[in-house]
This record gives sequence, C-alpha cells and structure tokens, in this order.
Amino acid sequence: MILEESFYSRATVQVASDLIGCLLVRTLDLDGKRQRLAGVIVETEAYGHADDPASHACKGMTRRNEAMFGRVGRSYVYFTYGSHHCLNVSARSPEAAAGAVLIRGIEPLEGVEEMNRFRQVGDMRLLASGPGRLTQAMQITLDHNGVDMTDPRSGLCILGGSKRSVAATARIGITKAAERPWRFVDPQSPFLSRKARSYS
DNA sequence: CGCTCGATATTCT
DNA sequence: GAATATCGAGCGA
Repeated sequence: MILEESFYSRATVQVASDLIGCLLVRTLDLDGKRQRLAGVIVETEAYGHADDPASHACKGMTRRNEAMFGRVGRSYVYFTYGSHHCLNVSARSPEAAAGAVLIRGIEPLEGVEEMNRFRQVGDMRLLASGPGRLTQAMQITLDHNGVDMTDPRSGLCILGGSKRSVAATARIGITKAAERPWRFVDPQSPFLSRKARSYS
C-alpha cells in the first residue's frame, strides 16, 4: 500500500518513527527497460521549523528548502558538502509550517545489482546505509526535488511495510540541538552503517 | 580499528 | 569568509 498524504500529515517526529520498516521505491529506465530499485527504511531523522535550530527551515523559507514548507508527502532533495545529495520527505502536523524526515538508510531489497552498478561496493552493508550512499545507489539528484511521493508515477514513493523494532536516539552529524531523540533506527537491522550503529 | 582531511554547493554572517 | 542533515581515502597503532 502506497503511503498517502494523510500518513505524512502528522507530527514530523511521529512520521519519522513510523517510516522505519516501510519500503522506499524508485523506478527508473535502465538499459531501455523499467527497473525497480527498493529497500526497507531502517534509519530516519526528523527536522522541524523555527523551533529546531538544526533544521534547514529554522530561518524561514529559501529557494533550497521550499519543499519543507509545501504540501506533505513531497520529496526534499538537497546537495551538501559539495558532493552529496540527501533525500527527505516533507511531513508535519496541520498546525506546523514546515518539517521533513531525512531518510538516512535502507536495507537493499530489489535491484541490488543495479544499485551496486552506481556504487561499486563489495560489502552490501555499504550500498545504501547513509543518506549520501542511498541517493547515489538510487540515482536520486536535484532533479527529484519536490516530486510527489504519494504518486506512484513520480518514480519515487514509499510503501507501507511490516512492523519492525524501533529505537529513538540522538541525531547524527549536526551540532545544534543534536541531543533531541529525533533519530530512529531498527536496531536489529544488520544493514546499519558502523557509524549509525555506534550511535544507537 | 580510529583519527584527520579534502571535496566544494548552498546558505548565512 | 565560515559552517554544513557526508563520504571515502590515507595514515598510524
């Protein structure tokens, strides 16, 4: 079942937690045919609005972060550190003005060989565990910023999955308000990066 | 293992 | 000019 707007129209932190165990699906044309790349989401982080100093939206809307203020269930893709893309889904309760969930890692499930063509790793645990690795494996770029992830035709969507164990931890890779327990992982997944595991 | 560092777009000061 | 929601290479123990 594809996740609808109603799923994303709830508190950002709640959505981030509920996304653990769901299936991230990317469809693209590869070698002249339709290819499905998919994996189970095992690591997410919630980012808020003015109340969250670590959020890109904390200082208001810019050209880059406008997807965090738009309709929920849209992708927010940004380019950072001069070399990496990161994928978020906009999600917030109706009374909030902005919010998104950073998808930090998946367990590769479908199209594993095709994903590894873009990554060239020997250890499958390094294929898509980490926000930059995930976007490289799934070929997600700024071209996919603002797409409707509740529409299966957009090439990027999330399907509901089976329940998994979920643990809340501090957020990673930030200095402001990092102590908030807004990062969620499936602690039993063998596909967490070593760094991701060390923070669990 | 663990630590340091370079790459370098976007935003903010 | 400085900081950043990252990654991987290179180095030393």
